[in-house]
Amino acid sequence: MASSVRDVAREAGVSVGTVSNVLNRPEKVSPSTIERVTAAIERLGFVRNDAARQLRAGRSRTIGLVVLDTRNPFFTDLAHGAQARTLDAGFTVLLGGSDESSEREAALLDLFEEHRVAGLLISPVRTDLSRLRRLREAGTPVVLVDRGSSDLSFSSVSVDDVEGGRVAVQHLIDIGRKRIAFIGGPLSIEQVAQRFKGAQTATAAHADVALVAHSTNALTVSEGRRIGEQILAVPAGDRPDAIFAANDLLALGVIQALALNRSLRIPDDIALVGYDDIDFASAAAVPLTSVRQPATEIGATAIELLMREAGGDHAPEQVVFQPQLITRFSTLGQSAHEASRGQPTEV
Amino acid sequence: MASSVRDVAREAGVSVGTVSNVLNRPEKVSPSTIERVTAAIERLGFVRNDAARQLRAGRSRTIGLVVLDTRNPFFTDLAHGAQARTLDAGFTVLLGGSDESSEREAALLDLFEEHRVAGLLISPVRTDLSRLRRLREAGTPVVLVDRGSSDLSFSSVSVDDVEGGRVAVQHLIDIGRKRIAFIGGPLSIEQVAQRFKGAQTATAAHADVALVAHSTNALTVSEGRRIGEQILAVPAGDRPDAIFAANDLLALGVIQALALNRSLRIPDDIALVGYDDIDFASAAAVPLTSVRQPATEIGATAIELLMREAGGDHAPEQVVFQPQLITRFSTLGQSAHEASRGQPTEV
DNA sequence: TCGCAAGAATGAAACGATTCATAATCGGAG
DNA sequence: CTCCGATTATGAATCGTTTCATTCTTGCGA
Repeated sequence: MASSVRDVAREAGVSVGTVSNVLNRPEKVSPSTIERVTAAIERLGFVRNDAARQLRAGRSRTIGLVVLDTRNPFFTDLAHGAQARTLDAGFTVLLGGSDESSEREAALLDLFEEHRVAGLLISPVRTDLSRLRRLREAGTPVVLVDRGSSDLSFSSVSVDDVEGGRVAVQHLIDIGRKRIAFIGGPLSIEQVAQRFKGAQTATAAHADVALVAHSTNALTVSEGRRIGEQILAVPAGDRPDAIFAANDLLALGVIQALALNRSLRIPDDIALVGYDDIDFASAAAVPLTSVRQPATEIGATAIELLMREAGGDHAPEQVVFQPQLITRFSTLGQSAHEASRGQPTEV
Repeated sequence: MASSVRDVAREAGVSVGTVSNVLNRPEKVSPSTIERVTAAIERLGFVRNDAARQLRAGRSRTIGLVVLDTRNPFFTDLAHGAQARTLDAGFTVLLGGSDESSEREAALLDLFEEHRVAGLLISPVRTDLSRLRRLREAGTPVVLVDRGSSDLSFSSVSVDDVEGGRVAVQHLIDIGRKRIAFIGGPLSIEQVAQRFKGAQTATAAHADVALVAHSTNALTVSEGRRIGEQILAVPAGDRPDAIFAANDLLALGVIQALALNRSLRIPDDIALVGYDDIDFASAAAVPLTSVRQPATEIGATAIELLMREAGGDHAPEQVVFQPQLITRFSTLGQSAHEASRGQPTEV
């Protein structure tokens, strides 16, 4: 049923080489021949077989992207940015979610490796990068996304998560909170660890401020809800007066849980800061103060670094964006609607 | 750098055929040979070349999924369902977003066709299905998702959108609204047209209820915001007293826009119903009444139909799920927190 | 008319895994 | 000790595209 260049060649009365040239270097072929071949292609409904093409080329025209969670709008936006930046170059982005599981991540890498992807963008689950190192040595350019490369051995596009954690918690301290809960996990995820470290940095300078970590199994709405319920179960006097969630999904889950107790108010009783500033944060039941990361730009930049890496044997390059605290009702309450004080405020 | 079966064969002192057998039918190979080959593979870091494998096989082990918007959580969930259902079968889902553009959709189909995908799941932009028909005739099973096949010529998994539109608007009528605005578009998208049709059905029986359609260019938050602002600009007396948005993203945009006018209240002045019941609907600034579709299940079922279609030459099969109205604050106001009246209510 | 350079077209070889008809090997029955 | 069937292993052929060293055409100047 499916026709090949050979069929097209026969139909057009030319050689297979010529058909290939029409497809790939039309400037090498005379106009009349091009037309004849094009007509034959049309008539036969010929469609290039990508597998054969790749086999010959040795590499695919696909770039693998492994993220922690394909349902998290932050990563969706990141993927969108990568995709867009990739279109013109004629590449395709193959997206996979590791669901924060090392096994799933390994399976995706297997898949991408068998696919001979032209490059790999990854937000790794574990800190161990040996497999990525091997991959790169085998000739596949690798760029870490949303995550720095501590030893600078990889190119990476990230946001300063320590700083992000710091400004989030500093903000909570600024509005007078003393008993701060950090929720997020597992800590094996670099981003989570860094944000927590930033939180510690901020509290370190204040002897009267306590920071307690609640570990989650994943960065999802339902985990947020779970921890939220746990916090609700604590006697009112012992509850934290502020929560810093490692991402917005967790924070939204917390909002949902806290809404169950109608006498508890955000931010009066508990202030809340999220992370990522996904689109839904500003439209949340309680508009969420959050640390914004430029998701789309991260994706686009990662592709750029990848291309550069694929070009020559560049030294790895680190791009670090600065996070930006967006304050809203969940920490400022009514005053969120008033003029901002140097910090960006959005309603 | 990359090694082939030939290298492995040499290293293990066997023939290429045997290596292939170890990989694909180990039961045909003696244990000792398996071990020798496995060791060689390990030593060489051999990774199967998928392109070569596919070339020989004629088809890839990939299933293409084309959705309208990769950033819409509804489709993300749908993709997740498909992915999950596909894993065991050893297939991969390749996800692409058409962004509601026919050109982009065509480009994705080109890509998938060159890839010789094993099957195609698609939520088409246009009503014209001729290309899909051709694709199927060429041997690629096709299943429509989130969209019925009016002439029953394709297998499809959908939700009864007419009914969904009807219950949404009936609910608005039940709570006493008379001037209802439908927002959504373009109408060339089947789902949107169906939901509107359902809305008309509901209003038809009530002479005193008016239905006005506001056409959007896309089903996104920003388009929702735009229409919301338009509605705000209308003199208070002429404004609709209810809005039915064709999806939740639009509805969230409307909420954001209406929030600009602090004297206008949801649902008192304008009630609002969305569609899809994405996770964020319940956590929205105004918890959103919405028509729920079982996104994950749709994806999973679509894969099942696809497999069946790929098996024998089945007659096309239509699976239609029933939508479910979830009522929340955006239509019921305070009473949303009270006991439900037969209709599912969630807070 | 001949020779020649530039332009166009050719087709065999190569990419790497899989298949399958054929060959080798082995163990046990007679 | 042979022979036979069953179990394993072999390797050439194949999938479809691209590449590239060759060959074939042209048109034109000498």
